[in-house]
Amino acid sequence: MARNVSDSDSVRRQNRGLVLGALRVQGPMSRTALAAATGLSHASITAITHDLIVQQIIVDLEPTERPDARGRGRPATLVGFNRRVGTAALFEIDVNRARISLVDYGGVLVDRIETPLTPRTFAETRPTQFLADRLRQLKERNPAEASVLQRVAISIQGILDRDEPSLRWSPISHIADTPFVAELSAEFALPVALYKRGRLLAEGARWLDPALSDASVATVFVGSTVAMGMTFRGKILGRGEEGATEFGHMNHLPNGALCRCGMRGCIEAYASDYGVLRTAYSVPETATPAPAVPPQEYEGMIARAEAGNRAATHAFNTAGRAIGFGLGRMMAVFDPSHILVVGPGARAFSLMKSEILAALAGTLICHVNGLPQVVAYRDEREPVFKGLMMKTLNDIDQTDFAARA
Amino acid sequence: MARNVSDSDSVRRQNRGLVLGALRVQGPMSRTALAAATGLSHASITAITHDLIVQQIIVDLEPTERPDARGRGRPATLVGFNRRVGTAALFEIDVNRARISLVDYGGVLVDRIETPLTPRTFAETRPTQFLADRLRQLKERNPAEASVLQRVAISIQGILDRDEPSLRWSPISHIADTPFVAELSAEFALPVALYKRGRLLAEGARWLDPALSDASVATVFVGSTVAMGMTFRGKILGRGEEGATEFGHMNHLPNGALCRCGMRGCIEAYASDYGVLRTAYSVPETATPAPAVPPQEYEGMIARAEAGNRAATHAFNTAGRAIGFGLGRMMAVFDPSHILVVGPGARAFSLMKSEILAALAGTLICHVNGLPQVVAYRDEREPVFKGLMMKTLNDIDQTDFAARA
DNA sequence: ACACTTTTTTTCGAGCAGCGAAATTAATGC
DNA sequence: GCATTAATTTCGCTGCTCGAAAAAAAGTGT
Repeated sequence: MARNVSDSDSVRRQNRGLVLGALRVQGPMSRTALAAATGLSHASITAITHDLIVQQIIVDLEPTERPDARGRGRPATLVGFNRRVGTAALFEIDVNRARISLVDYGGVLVDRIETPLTPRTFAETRPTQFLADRLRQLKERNPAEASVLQRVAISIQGILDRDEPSLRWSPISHIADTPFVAELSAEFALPVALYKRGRLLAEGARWLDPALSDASVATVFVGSTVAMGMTFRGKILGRGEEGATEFGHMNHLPNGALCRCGMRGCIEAYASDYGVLRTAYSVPETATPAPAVPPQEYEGMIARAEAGNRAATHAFNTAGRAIGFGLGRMMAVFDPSHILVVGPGARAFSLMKSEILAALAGTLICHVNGLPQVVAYRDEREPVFKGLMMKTLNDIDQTDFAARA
Repeated sequence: MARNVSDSDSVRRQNRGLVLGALRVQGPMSRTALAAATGLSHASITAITHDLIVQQIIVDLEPTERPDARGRGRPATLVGFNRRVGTAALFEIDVNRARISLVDYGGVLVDRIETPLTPRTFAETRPTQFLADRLRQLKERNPAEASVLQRVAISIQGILDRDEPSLRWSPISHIADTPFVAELSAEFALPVALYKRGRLLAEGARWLDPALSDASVATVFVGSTVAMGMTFRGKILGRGEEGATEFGHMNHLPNGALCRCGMRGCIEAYASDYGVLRTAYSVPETATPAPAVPPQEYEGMIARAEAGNRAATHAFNTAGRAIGFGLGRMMAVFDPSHILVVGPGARAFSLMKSEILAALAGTLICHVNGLPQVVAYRDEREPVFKGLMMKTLNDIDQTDFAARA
């Protein structure tokens, strides 16, 4: 049982990882800047960048003529990622849409395929085949990039297995418990990573706002589901490093409203789009939830609530209360300094905010430590995609490229 | 911004830490065994142990004549901690008792002072003075050990500040918001660590049962308070690495029973000793909680419930329900494979078990992943003390002694 | 033009890690 | 006494980082 022995090899890996990480976060920079960013000496930076350039992982960038920022002294030559050295295929599987994107090692989108989903899709086509078909198509359309494909990563909703990368349950019909990760990995002879969407939200929040990258943040997605990702002082947290919570299915009221998951009283059953509509239309709480809510119908309900419609206002208050109590209960275990609300529900944040804050105010932690900052991010600029891409590229950096050739 | 640079110094620190950690966990052993336990080569073990012996941190143990386990070949000389190289003072502050223990670097108890506490104690004596008096007394009684005192560590209940080691709130009267950590540290010129008791429970659980040291465990203390510590795959978790949860004050029922903390509906208000007695005696939920419950009264209630008394049974059912819903809600954020119940309430576990399991069964996570193992540890053999001591000694290992002289 | 200044980058030599292989040490067995 | 066995140390080697000095590549000034 040998673990964590440190030797000169692990030193190099660590420091190469530091260099790649700095480039990933801050973009191309000079060797001098790298020394400052990593804390390594100039001598070491020279050695490490030399190695990485020989291995074609990074390249010296051509000096772009920017006569404005020129001073005395030898001009810096920036180094940046060699975009051609690798690519990754990123699947985002949502309830009503699947999307696969091919990105290069520099984080530039190469190509993308989008497909609408229905609840029948994965009953009619095996998930493995559905995904493999699209991946094959993408590879055929981009042979150059496909030849250096390094990773497949998948974003999905649901509950992952504690130990292996497989899906135990999902709100997406007929996809859970099919071994698509293993099958894809075997078919394409590539590592396939599976991430819970909520976890990627947390990852994405870091890249959205640099101020949050060291903070403790809970990112709550409100829309057709309710999900959450957490970071503590910049590190992904929740159900372990694999980072996943089932916030949407935390119990709000025992024996309460029926949720899509089949349980009763989940937060999602009150706070998701279908929950809000059900409350607003006074549909019995035990009625089977609608399989999908058209975005415009949810938007319309927000508009009516903002116009003062009583039923609509009440529905959003109920939603806010569910979210607020959930957050308050979560805070007994983990108390973030910031809470972000993202997704379609962020548009309705002002309708839920007072209930959320009231529920938080009733918790001991908030009473003692004060309320966290609760803000909505409407313009989300695709935090899930960004999180999925950055996580995957960073993983290539640290796992594949930080190790010596 | 330079961080985490790896150089030969950090390599040595890491590997010295590995050696000390192996000795801490497995006790004295031969150099060959150390090589196997750490994964380092024999040559490195020789170098590292030589250094540590020169610095008097570890010593070659005299060969205890054990003719039974002798074989051929050169006999192994075991190395073990030099018990005289350092000592630590450990405070355990509970609602009705304070205890300070002096332990040596080998983990052997040297001396101990116990003092009963009342709700007035810290109103009459400043906390700093109370603690300093006892520490001074302990030092005077043990001058030899006191001369190598390295650390003071304190176990306490309540809510710690997010950033600095101070107490924001505590069920122990008149102790919160007094700067005793800083003052003690200044007066004795020593590092003073402050730990939440729940966190030490989690630490202690590791040392109680080696099988749990790599598992994901929630350790729930049930007694005059309700507290919880968590580990994920062997690592302490919850409100960050500082490891603390406020499980007892997670809301169970909005606007529910009055808790000692002043909030309403906390789990503690139903599941702690005073909560159980209040339910059993049909005292109104809004009545001010008793400041302290004599152990025998709680024991008596357990006996009555076990004898079939309806009111008593009902009270423990209510307590179990509160704990069960709380655990179920926690599992949306963090789902352990094992749940341990410790403390006086472990004696009543069988009275609460069915309600706990029923509540857990109603959660999506358990529905999908199965129920965690829920067991009670009656014979707790002082997990808090053990956790406090091991955490503190390990901290000395890694912080003070792993660094090169 | 040509020497000087400034800034970036590389080179060089020293110091310290850990490692594998070989040597040494200290017992037992015959 | 000598072979055997097992624990430990010694030796020679490689790899890493570092600080200091040198080299490179510009702009500046006369």
